[in-house]
Formats: sequence, C-alpha cells, structure tokens
Amino acid sequence: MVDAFFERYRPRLTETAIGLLMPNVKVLHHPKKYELIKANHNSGYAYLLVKGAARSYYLHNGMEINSWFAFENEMVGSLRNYNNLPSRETIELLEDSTLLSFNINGIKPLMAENIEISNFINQVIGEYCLYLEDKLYYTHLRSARERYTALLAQEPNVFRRVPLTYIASFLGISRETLSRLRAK
Amino acid sequence: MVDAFFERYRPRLTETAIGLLMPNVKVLHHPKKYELIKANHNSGYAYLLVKGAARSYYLHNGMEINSWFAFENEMVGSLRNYNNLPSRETIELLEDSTLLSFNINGIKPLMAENIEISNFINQVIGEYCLYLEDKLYYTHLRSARERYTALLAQEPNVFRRVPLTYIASFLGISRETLSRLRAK
DNA sequence: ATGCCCATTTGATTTATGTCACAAAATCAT
DNA sequence: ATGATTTTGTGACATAAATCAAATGGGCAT
Repeated sequence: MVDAFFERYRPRLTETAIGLLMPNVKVLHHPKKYELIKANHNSGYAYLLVKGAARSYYLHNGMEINSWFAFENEMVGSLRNYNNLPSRETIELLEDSTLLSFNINGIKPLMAENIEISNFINQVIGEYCLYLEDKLYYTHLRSARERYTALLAQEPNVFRRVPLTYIASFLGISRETLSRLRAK
Repeated sequence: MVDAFFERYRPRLTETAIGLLMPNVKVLHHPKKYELIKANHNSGYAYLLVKGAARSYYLHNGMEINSWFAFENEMVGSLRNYNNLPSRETIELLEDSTLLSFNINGIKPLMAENIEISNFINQVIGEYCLYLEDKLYYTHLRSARERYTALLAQEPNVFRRVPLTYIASFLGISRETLSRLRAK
C-alpha cells in the first residue's frame, strides 16, 4: 500500500527495519474535516497520507492562515510535535482520507538501535527542510502575481483540490486579489 | 575552542566520534568579504563560525537579497550543498573571522559507521528546519513594521553588526522603508 | 586631516494590494 | 428541488510600502 512512498527512500528499508516499525504503525480512515493534529497540542503522531488531502493552518487575528497542503504519498505532521513542542498549527483533512499513523514516541527509541530507521526519518526531515528553503526563496520579495503563477506552475493540484479561500492565505494575499489574478 | 558549540548537542560527542571527525576539520582565518561559498557552486564544506560574522545572499533582478546572518558559535553552510546541489546563495564574511571547516564528503560516510556523528549532523539540520519554520511563521502576512520589531526583539545583534542595507532585503523591505521605521 | 565613496535619511509621488460592500455562483441540508 | 449557507467575483476606495530623487552623514584610503 505504501510502497510508492517508501521507494523514494534509499537505501530501502529492510524487513528488519519494517518489522521494528510495524507495531507503531496503524492504518486509519477519517472523514473530511477531521483534525489529525490540533493547535497548541502535542499529538505524538505523524501521518502518511495514503489517499486524500490535508491542510495545515493557524489562527492570526481571528483569520485562518494556511501554511501547506498535502496529497497522496506525502508525510504530514508537526515538526514541532516531533521535537516535543506544541504544534502551532491544526492539521485538518480536506477530503475523506486513508492514512498510516506513526507513533513518534514508539519510533524515536528505534532510531538509536536501527540505523536504517534513523536514516529514513532524517531523510524525511531533510527533504522537508529543502522544501522550506524553497518556499522562502520563492516567496521572499516576490509580488502576489509571481507567487500565484509559481504555485500554479509547481503545484497545479492545489488549484484542483483546495478551495480558493485557503489558497489565498497560503499565498499571503487576500481572497479578492487571488480572484482578480485568476481573472487575468 | 568549540566546546560552547558542541555542548549544545546531546549526547555530547565522545572521543571516538571526535577522533573520526578531526581529519576532516581545519581551523581557518579569513578576512572580511571573503566568500566561503559561491552561488551556483558546490563547495563541499560546511563551517562553524568561531569568531566573526557572515551573511548569505542571492541575486534577484540585479539586487542582492540577504537570506540570513550568522555570528559566533553558529554553523554556516548551504543545505543544498550538503545535498549535492549547487548553492543558490553566496556566503560572505561580514568581519575578519575564525572558522572551522568541515569536509562534507569526508564526514558523510562516517554517519553510517558512527551513530553519534549521524545524530549530531541530524540535530544541526533539525534545528535549522525549526528555524526555517519560525522564519516563515513570523514573516508570512506580517507588515514591514511587525517584521522589523520582531527582528529587533529576537536578534538585536543583527542591528549592531550588519549594515542596514543588508537588513532591509532580509526583512523584505526597501532601504528607505527600514530607515523610516527606525525613525519611528 | 582631506576627499571620496558608500550608507543612511528625507521628501514627493506612484503603485500594488488590502479593505469594505455587495452580487453572483456554487454547495449543502432538509 | 428549495432555500440557506458558503465560496467566489466585482467595483470603489484606502493605504502601506515601493520608487524616484536628492541631501546628509560616516568610514576608509591616501
């Protein structure tokens, strides 16, 4: 079920590593709007989105600001939770979804005894780190139009599966401006 | 010399780990304006800033955009270089500096054979990742004045040791606007 | 010290984008 | 289906911050 995800990671996890991980992994189904992780809490779990979509948002001046969207085969979770800090964001499903849950407290000790698991997790974090650098690079000092066209080019799925209201705050612009940019 | 830096990391590196690392570490002195890492290149090194200051910048529409500043006891380098990608940024010294250089190609293989080294490097990357999340969180949808006052509160050193011209592009505002914000 | 080159400030003007108000369209629940 | 609620689009206007243009100030090299 999750082969496509794990195959991105090299060297691939051996049976031994997978055997150690399995007791900490569960398959879950949740409906649209279900909150995987709540703001200001430490959930203790990270998730692999097998099927479906999710968003991460936080409140600022009473408004929901969306920080990312995720789809099939992407890892979703709170890096702050992973580091035993409360999440700043709420992670909510945008569609009915199938997920794998990973018990962070169960898996962390395995990193010391199994180098494959350690490498795997560190690769996930390393890729997220590169993603954050890209996001900063492609938004800093860029106009609303540039950010909009970049997102359209790089992640067209977002426009097919996420309401425009959510996309606007993700791009750091008002709903009205996004609407006008789309109207060309 | 670098104790203060290494002490932030737990568990502390043992003699064994340090012995493996040492052949890949050199002490260096370089003058102000020296370029540690050049844009579009893969330097193969990361650095610990023992004494001095550095900035990272990239060109955008012919203008230098500063992405970060670093001071004593901070690691400086290109995450993209670490991942065998060309750096987008040039890293330049802002003051005459003392550094430790780390040979990335020499150290990476050690991560497979020594878990301490692996943990150490992953902790450095993990902390950088949290820093990037914070930076996005504290700049997204915030006004020039909010970003300015946040930087003043969180990293006052920057205003003592970095020219305002550089700080402006780091904050994502024009030099004139920064000047006016300072004038209150 | 002197002069030159940047860095910084200040003023006038322009522009992109936000805000407010409402209309139209789409989605949802009964 | 029907109305109700939410999402998206449009217009008028306000405003933060950019841009352009000088003027002033500071630091560095001779």
